[in-house]
Amino acid sequence: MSTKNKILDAAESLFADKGFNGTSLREITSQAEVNLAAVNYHFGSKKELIKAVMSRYMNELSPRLESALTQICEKESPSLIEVFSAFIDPLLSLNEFKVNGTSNFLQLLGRGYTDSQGFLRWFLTTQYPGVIDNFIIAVQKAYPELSAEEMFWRLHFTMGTVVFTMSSSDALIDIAMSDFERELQISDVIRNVIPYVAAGVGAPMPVAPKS
Amino acid sequence: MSTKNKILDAAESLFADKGFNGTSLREITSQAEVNLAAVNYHFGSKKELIKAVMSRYMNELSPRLESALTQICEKESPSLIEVFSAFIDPLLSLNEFKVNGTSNFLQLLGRGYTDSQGFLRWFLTTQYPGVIDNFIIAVQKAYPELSAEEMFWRLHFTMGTVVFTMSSSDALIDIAMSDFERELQISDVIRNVIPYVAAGVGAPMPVAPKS
DNA sequence: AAGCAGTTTAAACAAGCGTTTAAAATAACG
DNA sequence: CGTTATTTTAAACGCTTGTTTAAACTGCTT
Repeated sequence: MSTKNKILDAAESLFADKGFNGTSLREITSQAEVNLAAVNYHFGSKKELIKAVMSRYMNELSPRLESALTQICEKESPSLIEVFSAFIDPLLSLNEFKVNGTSNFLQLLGRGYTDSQGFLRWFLTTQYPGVIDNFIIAVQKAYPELSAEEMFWRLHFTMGTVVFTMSSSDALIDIAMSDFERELQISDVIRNVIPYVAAGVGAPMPVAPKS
Repeated sequence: MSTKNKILDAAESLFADKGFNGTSLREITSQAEVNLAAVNYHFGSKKELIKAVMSRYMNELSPRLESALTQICEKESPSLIEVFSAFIDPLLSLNEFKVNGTSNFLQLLGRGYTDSQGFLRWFLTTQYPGVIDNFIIAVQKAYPELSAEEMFWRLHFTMGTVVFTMSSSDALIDIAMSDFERELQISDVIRNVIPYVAAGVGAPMPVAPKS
């Protein structure tokens, strides 16, 4: 395994656990068993390392996600459940690409939205605009009556639900397993969250109260 | 204004903006125009300062929230919309208690859940258990068919939606105002999120797929 | 074998962090 | 007024951070 990949792997799991700001380069290089200076040699800076960690996932995920959503759009009248279910297979495919792939990626996504004052949000929306565009088109096709403004808010709510849930999924799964005494995996959480967000996005348009 | 309160005010707005870990004591004392050592003199440590900032809000909010939820529970068959709407007045009352009260508090709540590895989650659930208990009872009364396990997940999804949305509410409001060319406030976001979470929690029980 | 590009290494750098100290300033009380 | 208490202050503490440096080492080509 190359030094570069050892760093990426260590950084990924530590970032997911403790956040970007909460993880030092010394922790990363120590867990990766490489020299401290290797990060700046191979990546230039910590910020570039963060981008590299995210890119490794996004380059794998983004084409699968785009094609799955495009496929949904070709249907006559897709349901919201179908739209959101389009995420399942691409996300779970990350588990084959890397151990703990789904979990780590979604945790990282959550970190990126709250750490570092939205620089990762900028990174994703500018580097991978196709995903969010396709997603909006699919939702529009499934629920054409939804106004642009309601759509805006509900998609952000959905993002919040998923990102927050997955960033603490390990803890939630532990609690749920001991409370309800049955085996649970990340895929069960995904299956649970889909009816929730689909119903949320599909909620009837409220009667506008003039502010 | 006392030194203690100057520190609390400065810490509050900086914590909301940049997170707990992302804000240094030097930034706080500089904005508060007090000496650096004043934090450790009046609060003992940075961790205690964080608790003090949160307590100032929770002591104001918690009794109002509990009584609003209790009131809902007394109804014959409350709707989920009613349950979630019970949060509006207590939350908006924070704006009279302090300028930007709602916004800052909900942002802080979001920070606390992602920063600092859940120490604030511990703080809230142990120090203010009445709020979450009353909330669960109200939801149970509004949707008795919901199984305990579904309830568990959907309440966490809801927590994620609200906390995540509010922690980035300023950025979202800015985007929405420029995109849709109209004035928006934090209260509009709250009014928007309620139909979403109510529909999410109220989603029909899925037909259990044996894992 | 010599030279060279690519990589790794230990050491140091300046800057920022939370916290502590002891002296100076202020307030409170007999 | 004089004497305690309380609060504020400047300075330093030890430690961690991301980054840089220059020397050592590696594997490959000529």
